[in-house]
Amino acid sequence: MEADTPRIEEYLESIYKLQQEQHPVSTSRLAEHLKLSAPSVSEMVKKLAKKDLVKHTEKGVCLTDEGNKIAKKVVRRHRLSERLLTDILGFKWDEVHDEACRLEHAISPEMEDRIAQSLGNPKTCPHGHPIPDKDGLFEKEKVRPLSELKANEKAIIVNVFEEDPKMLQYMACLGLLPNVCVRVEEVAPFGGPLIVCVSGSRYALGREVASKIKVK
Amino acid sequence: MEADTPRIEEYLESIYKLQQEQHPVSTSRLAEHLKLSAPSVSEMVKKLAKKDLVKHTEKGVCLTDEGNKIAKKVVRRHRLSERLLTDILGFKWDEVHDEACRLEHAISPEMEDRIAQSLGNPKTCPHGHPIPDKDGLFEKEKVRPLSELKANEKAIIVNVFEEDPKMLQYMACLGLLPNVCVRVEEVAPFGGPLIVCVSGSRYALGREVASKIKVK
DNA sequence: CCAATGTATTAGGTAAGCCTAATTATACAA
DNA sequence: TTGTATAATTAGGCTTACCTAATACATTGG
Ligand SMILES: [Mn+2]
Ligand SMILES: [Mn+2]
Ligand SMILES: [Mn+2]
Ligand SMILES: [Mn+2]
Repeated sequence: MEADTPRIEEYLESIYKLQQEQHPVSTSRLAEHLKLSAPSVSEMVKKLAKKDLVKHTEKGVCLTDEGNKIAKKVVRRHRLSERLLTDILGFKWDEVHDEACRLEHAISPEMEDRIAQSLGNPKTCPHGHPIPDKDGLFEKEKVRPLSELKANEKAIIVNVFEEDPKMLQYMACLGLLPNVCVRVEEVAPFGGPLIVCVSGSRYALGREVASKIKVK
Repeated sequence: MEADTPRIEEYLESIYKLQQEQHPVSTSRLAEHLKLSAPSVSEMVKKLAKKDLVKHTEKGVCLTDEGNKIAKKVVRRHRLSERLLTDILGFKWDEVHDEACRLEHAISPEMEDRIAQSLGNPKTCPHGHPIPDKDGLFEKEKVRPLSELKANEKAIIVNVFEEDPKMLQYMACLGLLPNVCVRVEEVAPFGGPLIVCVSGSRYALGREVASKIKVK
């Protein structure tokens, strides 16, 4: 029932991540995320469906239990790889996503265990996203985008969008990191910026960036 | 001039290693080492020749300068990966070859640098083989197989054959590790065993094993 | 010198993953 | 309702990297 290629892993991982924002995932969204043509994705989705890894309805693509299980394994390897890269090899958090995206397909279950063990079974990746345990379990926190906070609300950053290195650099530069407390001073109208207070400093933050930061 | 796939890397790596024992490498030997059919290898060798990565003569296959350069890069990544696995993640030396064989194709130049740096630029892999530096340079020692020693000769183990986990376990068990001093007490005739002395203990060692241990 | 053996290549084929161009289905606004 | 935009699929092709079966080439013992 296994028989996974790296590409299948990559598709399942993408579907898993996109599901968090938009439940049945559209093929076009998936194609965009994977940087592939729509027909390529269409075709592969058909294969995944035949292998019972996804269910393909009119509304879009959903992972089956089996597909979800594999996706979470890949996500675990991805996030453990990121931790290895930052915590042990000294990479910065904006440099690890692409590297991890290759490593995740080259890592054996034994290596996965060793990394987890060497790092003391970390609960999250450097960007604050949960690392599923061996059984695919993790604590999921109720979060909302920083961009939805009202003036004078205070919150703690849980995680940030990890796929844009430039944005990660910018956020690190402002101290917008997981577990950091932010206070919104002011929300400019008409989709304007948020004035936020982070560890003593005050910044004007565009909505685009603010929406990529999840807080609790 | 680059344009390498993981498979091309793997072929070049194999040719590089086989060259050390048998200079122009035969396609059949290459096929055996890569665990592929002879025609598959024949065909790929043709492609490598077209890319000027190998020279294919009647006697066999040789790496060109370009092919050699790439092969050494792969070997560097392989051996650094092994060191990462043993020194940082706690693997035993018999567990790392296959893992490294996958990692070597997934590691970026940046990660290669970081591993080397984190480990203090190691000169050899856990099995004693040299790790080429960024320019492909390394010190090559004049070695001979332990099986060629005469009675009462003493020597230091430089490296051991790394691709047979069972044999590696056996050697580790007897303390036959790189940098260890061995003395041959006796050489049984007719291809019989060697009686060797290692750190106070005496063992009878088959020729097969002894030939896979290189000493100086 | 010839048969037997071993080595290498040709011929023909498959599967995975991708692509572009063309077509069809859906949606929704005028 | 009908035209236009968006989303999805079909059709047809390509490349990479593998395979088996058959054939060609080389070596060598009898
Ligand atoms: Mn990935
Ligand atoms: Mn991450
Ligand atoms: Mn390899
Ligand atoms: Mn080694």
